[in-house]
Amino acid sequence: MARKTGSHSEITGPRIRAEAGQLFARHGFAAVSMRQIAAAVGVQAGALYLYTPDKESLLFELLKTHMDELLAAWTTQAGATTGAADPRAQLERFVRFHIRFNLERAQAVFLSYMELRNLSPENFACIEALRRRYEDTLEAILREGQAAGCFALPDTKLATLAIIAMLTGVNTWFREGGRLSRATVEGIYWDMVRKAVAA
Amino acid sequence: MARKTGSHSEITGPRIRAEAGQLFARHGFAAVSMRQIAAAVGVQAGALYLYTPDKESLLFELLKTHMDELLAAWTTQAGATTGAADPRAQLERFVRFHIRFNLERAQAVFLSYMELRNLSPENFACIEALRRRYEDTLEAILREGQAAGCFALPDTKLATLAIIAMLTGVNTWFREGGRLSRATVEGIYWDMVRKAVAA
DNA sequence: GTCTATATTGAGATAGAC
DNA sequence: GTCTATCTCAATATAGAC
Repeated sequence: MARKTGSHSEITGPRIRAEAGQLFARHGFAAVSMRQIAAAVGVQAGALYLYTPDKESLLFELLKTHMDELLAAWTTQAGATTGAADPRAQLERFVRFHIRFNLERAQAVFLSYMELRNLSPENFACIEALRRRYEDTLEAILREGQAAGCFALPDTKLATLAIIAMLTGVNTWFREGGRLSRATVEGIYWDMVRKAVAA
Repeated sequence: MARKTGSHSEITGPRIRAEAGQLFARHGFAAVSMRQIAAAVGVQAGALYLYTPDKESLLFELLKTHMDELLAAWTTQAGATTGAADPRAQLERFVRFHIRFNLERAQAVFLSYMELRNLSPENFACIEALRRRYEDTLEAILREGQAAGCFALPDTKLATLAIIAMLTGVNTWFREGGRLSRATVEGIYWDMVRKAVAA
């Protein structure tokens, strides 16, 4: 009883986002056509517009969802130990979390820093604000550590950006099944960060 | 005696590359049309094809020139002191060179890691090989330092990638006339790198 | 909810006049 | 060396049948 037309709204919506994400990551937002996305999903181009008002909204949804999940995951992870916890332990937790989470969502991470400029100004500002909030959580840890005397940093804001750039860089070279496991990589990067911020 | 048609091949060629570079950096390669480039230069779209066989070659020339100049500049910079020099001094030289050079050529650096996927496989491989050669010069410094006992790194290759990612990250936030001068930024990053690799 | 068909726009690239 | 004009193709998005 296979039929080509029918109701699949709960399936088609997520599939469109999944295929669009893959294609955007592979070829770049501007280089991917709505026809390509439709073909990957297995529907006609016109059908996409039942699920998204336009191409850009498709990209925005992917980035927004990713940033929301990133912040939620970190809040959960950090929640147990905020406040009184040792800044060094908090920093280690952040380093390991960032690497682990970003490797799990490599595609969304890639889109989040490659395709930002394809958003409208308002949507761009929205994503930027979320990214900034995430950075601020690391900056807060570094400040606490400096106040407690266990970190020594020439410039806290720059250290924040430097650490995040360094950690996010893992995504550009890490390949599953390569020379190093994820846990090993976490350990190696934590070692370098630990020394870089040490008093 | 202003005339609209005439011979300007020595001027028009470089101007096309300059305007294309600006537009590619601002909007992304795929989002920029040949007509836009022509309009920025002040010629008709058809005239561009006197200077480039196609759009992709325009991008490739920009990236190739940048990588060649990067390697040449570093060779010059490092040339005076290779071999016997102190690895710590070599590393400091590299850190400061990388930040300074990348800030001077921010546009080309941006293109080099945002638009690589728009190259044909052969052209992509060419740029990748040059990037790899540049990375290898840093890796060699780190290896010498470890052999000499002044650096202690859990993994030399990862440290290479981590340091380059961290340094290149400066380009994402640095703005001329901001809170910090280039020289100050160099110093701050060198301080963090120095500690991260310390024995 | 999905289809076919199409309106509209603009892309990359080329031909040939000047 | 640059121009105008054009070929060919594909893009986003919409309309209306089923």
